[in-house]
Amino acid sequence: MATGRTHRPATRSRGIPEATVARLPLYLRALTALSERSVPTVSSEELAAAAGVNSAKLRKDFSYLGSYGTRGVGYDVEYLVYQISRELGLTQDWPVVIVGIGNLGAALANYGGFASRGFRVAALIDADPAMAGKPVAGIPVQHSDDLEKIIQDNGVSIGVIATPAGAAQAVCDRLVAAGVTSILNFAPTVLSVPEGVDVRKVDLSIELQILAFHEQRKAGEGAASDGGVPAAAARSDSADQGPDGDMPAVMPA
Amino acid sequence: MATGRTHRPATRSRGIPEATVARLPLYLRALTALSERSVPTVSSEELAAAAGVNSAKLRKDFSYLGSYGTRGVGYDVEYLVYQISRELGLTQDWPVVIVGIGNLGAALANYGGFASRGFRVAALIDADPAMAGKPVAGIPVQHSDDLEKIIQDNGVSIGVIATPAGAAQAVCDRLVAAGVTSILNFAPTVLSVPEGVDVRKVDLSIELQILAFHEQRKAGEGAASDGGVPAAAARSDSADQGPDGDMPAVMPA
DNA sequence: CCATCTTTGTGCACGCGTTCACAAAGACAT
DNA sequence: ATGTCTTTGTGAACGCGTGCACAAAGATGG
Repeated sequence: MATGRTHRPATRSRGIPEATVARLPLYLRALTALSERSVPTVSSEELAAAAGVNSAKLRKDFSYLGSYGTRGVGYDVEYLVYQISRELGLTQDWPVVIVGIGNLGAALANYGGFASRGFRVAALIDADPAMAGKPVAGIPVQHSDDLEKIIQDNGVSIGVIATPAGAAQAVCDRLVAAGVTSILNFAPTVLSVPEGVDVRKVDLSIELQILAFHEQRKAGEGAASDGGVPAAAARSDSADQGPDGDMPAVMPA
Repeated sequence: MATGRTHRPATRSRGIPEATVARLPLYLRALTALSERSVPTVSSEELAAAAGVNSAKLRKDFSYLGSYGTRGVGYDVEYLVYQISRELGLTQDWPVVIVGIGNLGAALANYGGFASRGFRVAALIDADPAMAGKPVAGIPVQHSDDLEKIIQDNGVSIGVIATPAGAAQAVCDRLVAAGVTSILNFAPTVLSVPEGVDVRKVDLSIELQILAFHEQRKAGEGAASDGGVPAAAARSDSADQGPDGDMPAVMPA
């Protein structure tokens, strides 16, 4: 449920629906876990449960990739891990730069989940001269004056913006001018980018506000007797994974 | 573009579509900026541009809240700020606990965007005894042994999970048992929760993987002549704000 | 008071995504 | 080989969300 993607018109990248692409990493994570336990095959039912989705949806998702299952048996875990990784482009190395090494930027730099998926933190960039040279997560922070050179020297095409809102658009413009074509934006601003550049936004404040909306709704429901759901008809299984699966967020306005 | 919300069945909370709810914080942010500049009214066109959405969509969104505009003039900024705040439940105070004070948890605790929207960090909780008492962002970290008491004493209904993946489900279960009904999950796991509890997931790894997919596609398009889109038909305006607004993310698998 | 101009609010059509339900395909046992 | 049983892959229906395009509403000027 991320916060914010603004739907792209009709991208349907190469036939694979955007909604499916967004779920592939989920399947990949579940499959990786199975792989580590040396499980050879899974049924769509099992895998769907592990990924927290509907089994029919999962099968349809996989059908966009091709017919990788065996009827009566299920899917070969290793093979599927490979196919999804390849489809997502994770079989290659993606150098990433993080701009804005404040609390969040530092947390992202320290975040261990990059390397495990083909992402490599190529550089940390900050506008504060006092930060320059200071190592964060073992990587020395570089000054933003050198942004263009860093991007080009490392062949970076993915940038992460973790600056204050006021600086985000300027940083974005420079990243794009230097050749970055995919941006993950943690700053609470709407970024303007030219055609061909992808932006994904993560906005904590928005996520919290959405939760507050539903929270308020639940509270009001109990008070006013409007025939709402009994409240505690707890079902044992998972299901209900938040409204919309669509949008993520970090950092408020 | 968040990562993951798993759509809720048919929630349509009180008639307001989920997609609209997800955009209200966006409008609110833009309106707040206008309010600070003492702008009295805005047209749907202007506000839509500021929020990065279609003006027809914005008008339709507002129509779910009621008719707050004046034809020929536009919307009253202050009034709209109030109405949206009220609708989102931001006129009340929301105590929030953050569980897992690692790099990310600390970054969240330091994050200034909470207070500005009615969210208050009521407590920081960590399982490491060495952290107990240590102040982070001016708030002393408390040990997770006291989790239930902290939740109840502060009347907390919203919890943020920033623990490692392995601990997330257990923490989630304890939060829910203690009375939390909304969870913002930064751990790369699918959480199982009973009916009535909302979960929103923020997963950095997933966001990056989605970007990588599109990045790979762009790269392959230029190389292999598969009749793809011309690639550089650059349009000058913004638009394209990432695929699928649905999902946000932080922390990989 | 009437005409004109601006901007809202919405009816309608379209497309994507989800889900159901089932036929086809293959494994496995006999 | 044949039959049974499991599980995939997908056709079809449905619902939500989006965007167009326009009528209604109100402001503004004469």
